[in-house]
Amino acid sequence: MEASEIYKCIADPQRLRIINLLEAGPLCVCHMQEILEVPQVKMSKQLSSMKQLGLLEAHREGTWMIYKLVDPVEGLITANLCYLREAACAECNQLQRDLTKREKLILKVTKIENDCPQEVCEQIACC
Amino acid sequence: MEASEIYKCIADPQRLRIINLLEAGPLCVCHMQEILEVPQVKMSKQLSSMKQLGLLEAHREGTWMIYKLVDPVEGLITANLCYLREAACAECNQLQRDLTKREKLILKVTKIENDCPQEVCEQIACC
DNA sequence: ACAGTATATACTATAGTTAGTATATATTTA
DNA sequence: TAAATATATACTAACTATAGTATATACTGT
Repeated sequence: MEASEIYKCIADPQRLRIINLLEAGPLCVCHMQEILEVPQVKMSKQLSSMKQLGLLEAHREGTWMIYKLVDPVEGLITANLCYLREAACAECNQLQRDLTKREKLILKVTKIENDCPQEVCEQIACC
Repeated sequence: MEASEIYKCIADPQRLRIINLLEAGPLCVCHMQEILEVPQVKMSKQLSSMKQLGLLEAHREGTWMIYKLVDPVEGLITANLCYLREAACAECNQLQRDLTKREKLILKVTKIENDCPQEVCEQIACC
């Protein structure tokens, strides 16, 4: 995979937000949807295109699809996220807020039985 | 300027090559054209769109237009070039070769009287 | 088997991007 | 002022990407 494909992907703010979330740990579609406040179709299409590109992997857990980030151009995504999470542009702030929202959502769903995929729960060692 | 605009720009391999060259120092259009082996229209259009975006600045010196890189999202471009110049993908190798080609071209044109804009020459303190 | 939840796909309309050809402008030199 | 060089712009055709609506699939629990 070439660097330009990574850049093309993160050139879309929405996709960048997805990458940012998944870099923090795997998530299922509906939770990403809830954090990003985006229609289901859009989310699903973006995820599937990123998966086809080789940026994401997915597996099923019941009715949930759990997506996680792979790192095909080693370190390039991480390096950029690392930069953006510290930086001060509007998009950067959004990424920071998304991570906070993610924390809160995970805490919430892990409290309700069967409202959270195993793999997501494990991230905060709760179920 | 937002990060995604930078990414959209460098998502095009050709534009990335331009950025890579200009990061090493200002250049005129015809020399970039010679290094990248690209038709004049294409080069000119890409440069003008990047200039309009705020990524490049230009000034005239005789018939030459000298372009240089500005760094609107501080450090983001540099950080990525820094990564890419060390990395091993096909595009990355290209960037490395372009830099070598640039060195050679500058050495060549600075030897011939009036074949090199002042600002370019000064980079290697020759004229 | 049926209803409910989560996710994916097909299809279409529309918008945005890129490449090419021709032409225009700006500057220098003769 | 005309020719030469360097660069930019207008216009068009072709391609690519995106969003929306509707529909399909996969799985779970009853």
